Amino acid sequence: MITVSRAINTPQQVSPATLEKVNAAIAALGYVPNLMAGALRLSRSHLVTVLVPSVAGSLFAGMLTALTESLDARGYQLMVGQSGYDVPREDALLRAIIGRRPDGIVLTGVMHSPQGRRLLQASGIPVVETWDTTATPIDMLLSVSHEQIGAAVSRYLFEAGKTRLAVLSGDDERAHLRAASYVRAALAMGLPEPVALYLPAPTTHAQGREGLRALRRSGKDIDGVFCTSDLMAAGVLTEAMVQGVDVPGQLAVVGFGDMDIAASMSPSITSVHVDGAAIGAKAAEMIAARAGGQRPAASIVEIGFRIVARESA
Amino acid sequence: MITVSRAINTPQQVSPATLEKVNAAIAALGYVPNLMAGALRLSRSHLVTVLVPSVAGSLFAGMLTALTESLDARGYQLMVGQSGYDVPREDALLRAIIGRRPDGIVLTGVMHSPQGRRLLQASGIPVVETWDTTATPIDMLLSVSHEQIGAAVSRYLFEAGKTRLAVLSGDDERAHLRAASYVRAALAMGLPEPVALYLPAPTTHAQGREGLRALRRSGKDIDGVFCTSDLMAAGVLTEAMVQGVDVPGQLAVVGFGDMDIAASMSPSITSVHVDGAAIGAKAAEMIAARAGGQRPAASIVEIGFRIVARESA
DNA sequence: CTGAAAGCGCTTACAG
DNA sequence: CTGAAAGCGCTTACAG
Repeated sequence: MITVSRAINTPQQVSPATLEKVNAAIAALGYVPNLMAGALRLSRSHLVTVLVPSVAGSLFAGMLTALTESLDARGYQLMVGQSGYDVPREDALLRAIIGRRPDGIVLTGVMHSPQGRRLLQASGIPVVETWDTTATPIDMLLSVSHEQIGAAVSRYLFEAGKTRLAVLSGDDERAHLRAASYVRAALAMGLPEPVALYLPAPTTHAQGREGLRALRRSGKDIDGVFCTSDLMAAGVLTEAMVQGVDVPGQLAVVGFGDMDIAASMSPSITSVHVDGAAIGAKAAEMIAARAGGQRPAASIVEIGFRIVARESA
Repeated sequence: MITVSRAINTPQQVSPATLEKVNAAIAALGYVPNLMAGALRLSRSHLVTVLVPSVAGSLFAGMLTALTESLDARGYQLMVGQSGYDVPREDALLRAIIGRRPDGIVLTGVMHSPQGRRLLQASGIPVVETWDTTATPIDMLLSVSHEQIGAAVSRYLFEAGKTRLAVLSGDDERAHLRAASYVRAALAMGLPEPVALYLPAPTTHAQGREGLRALRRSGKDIDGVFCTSDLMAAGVLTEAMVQGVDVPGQLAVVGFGDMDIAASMSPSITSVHVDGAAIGAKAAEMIAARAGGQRPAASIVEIGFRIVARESA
């Protein structure tokens, strides 16, 4: 066992003859060392956990892919947890995660529950909060300002000559931040108060269609709408086409996420781009640096966003 | 430590007074037991690994969600690996997975590489192959027949009066099976040989648009097309709209996956439904049964499919 | 270059 | 009801 361990980890410390015998035996038996035992011994699990609201959501797909690949390249594996749960459930999930002693934890959004913050802090595991912003991160932060995004979209539509705004928003926390800030910015520019509709996340194409119908039923004469996801924006386009509403002439539409479909629709969809792949890659890098004993260059990194102007607005 | 372990796992074996003291200390310290150590001792990791071609793909989203939730309900956690790799890479990935000693491994597709099969078999870990079919599963199988699907879609289009068929397919293995069988079935019904276009997976809306343009450039007068994903089918609809092609009159379109967007597009998309959620839930159930020492009722389960008829075909 | 020994943090059968 | 001891499968400093 000792020699086997050395043959695998430090083959130069083993004589060629022995090495050959050991390798033959390994191949014959299909032996794969137990990484958990090694992890226990070295207290390095080479495991990283990410918590997403839902694995099915396409918004975080870019981040997940980049995270998986960046970690993989560094010899880490990714565990995925779904955090779209009530608070007591989240506590249990957090305990299950910390119990595995991952070398890092990536959170989608910031952790607000004091109980959760305490658990994470006490664990001593490197934590990266992402996709949101806060003055008091638990540890590291890849910051995205949904308030800035909401305000920027409001301004964008205003500058495109639209004045009667609406927002179709998911009912998750970050979508709420965007929507609220969008409404505030519109009011600050002297526009009438935008109509805000909140729909259960993750938002869908069908909700986009239903959302536009609801807006038109409301009787308000809307000329610009911000959707919480590109799928939803595509749904709005479909409904607009069916109802004979001209986009962007009568109605400008802005999406969020800059998915493939946004560029490829007709009309193509103006959308807010947030670099999810950069978030994933950066998070992997920060955690690997920590595990290697270094302080990362900066523990708070601003991710930023841009509005990709296309035909729909 | 002994008493702490008992306080957590078998509190009825500890006096109320001691229990209270221990719990107070646990809360004060934020102590979370090391599950890896427990796993090593009990050789039950309560970890399940799933290998998907890509985390970003929406086709397996339903399976992943169901798998996460079903496992969670049984006290298991899910690890996710991306298998969209070359063969030597897959070998390394498999070793990294087996090294963690998960209580089960869920594979998307069947494992063909003899090397991979050997490793998995030697590991003794319960394996569930899914989303494909084979006469020689490694262990358990949740079988989906892509050959039957391809033939059924061919027949469906024929019965709808379409005779000049095409297929826009991803270049992954299972999509190839569907496309090849679709072509064979068309020939068997006496139709001219369908045009098959293969595009890099995961397929996108943009590829659907480009695919239809390519089909039209080819000069063949196509009246029915089977797309490897609903997103691609939506892209075909967009391109058809732009080019003024009537769907389904001039061109019938069938998708695959029965995503939300299929029902919600206009025209709505006829699509092949495979119950991914059932695959996820069933896989979790089979693995949990094995870990509990039982043989599962059946180690090969046919999942089946149905064509959901909508406006596009 | 190779082996015996200790220890990572748990759990559990065994005494007390 | 509570504690001392062994052992899960590794890795590594220490002898030989």
